[in-house]
Amino acid sequence: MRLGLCCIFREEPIKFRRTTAAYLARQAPADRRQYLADIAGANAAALKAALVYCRENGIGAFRINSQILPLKTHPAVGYDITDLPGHADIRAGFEACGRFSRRHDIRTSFHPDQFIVLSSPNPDVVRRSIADLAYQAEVAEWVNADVINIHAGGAYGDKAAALRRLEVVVERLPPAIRSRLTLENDDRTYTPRDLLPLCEQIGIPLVYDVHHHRCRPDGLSVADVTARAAATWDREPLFHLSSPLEGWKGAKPARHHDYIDPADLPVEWLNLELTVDVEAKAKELAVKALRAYLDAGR
DNA sequence: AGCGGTCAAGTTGAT
DNA sequence: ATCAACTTGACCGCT
Repeated sequence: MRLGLCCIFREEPIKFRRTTAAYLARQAPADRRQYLADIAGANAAALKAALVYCRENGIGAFRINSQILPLKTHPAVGYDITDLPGHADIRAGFEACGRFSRRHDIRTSFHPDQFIVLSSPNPDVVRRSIADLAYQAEVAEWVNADVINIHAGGAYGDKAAALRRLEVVVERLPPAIRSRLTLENDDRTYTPRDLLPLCEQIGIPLVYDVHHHRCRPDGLSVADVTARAAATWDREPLFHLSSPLEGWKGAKPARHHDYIDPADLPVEWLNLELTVDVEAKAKELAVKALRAYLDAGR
């Protein structure tokens, strides 16, 4: 089982830079481009450092923050990579990450945030979402990321209709997005039971988040969803795991704990060829702790 | 140098 | 009707 680290580090001094639209808007255009170029270059270097850390610590996957090129598609201060001074070097930095990822078999992925909604009845929301996915797909090409994982979005009072809209949009996506796109069950709206039929029908892999499934049960067992979700993948499946902050009987079980309680790791996942992204607030420490637990148990 | 308010976006559900 | 929760810090203006 390959364990994955999500986006950031708790103790290791590897940081990704960001900025704000308000700040950028105040800068003269040339200053703005240079500032963004500095951030992009720094983030390429940070990604390389993250991948090296993963390799040296037995971490087999890394999720890349969707702000790796901050505000890339912002309506007022968005930019093309070729607008940035030194853009060839910036791109080369990301491509070096891609070669490292291939050579050392560190799987990388993207998880666009909640604003990316392909099922929205608002065409402008969908259009802007696709623009953001296109940016992440471009970086994914550079860095050898095989997954861009999103949620199914809102229900708008009619889940079936929303999923039909989603299907239409997905089928029209450009190949760089479509070939990487995956769907994940969430903890309030779309369960595995809702998503599996669509995933099976049009060939979108399901990222099975067992914590969300436990927060929002749908009558399917962990064993059933594990098998059906794994079958939606034409490559190594990617699943998500976390533990509840205050236990399963706490007020808000959806909130994530610092670490993974090994009891939350489904026994059905053991001995599968699988990537498990560890969604735990102690980040690399939690991944290493779970790794140690698994290695000790063999 | 350190502190704290603020940060693009959508949707749901708790208050 | 409003607002926190999603991810969670990092940034930037101010002292």
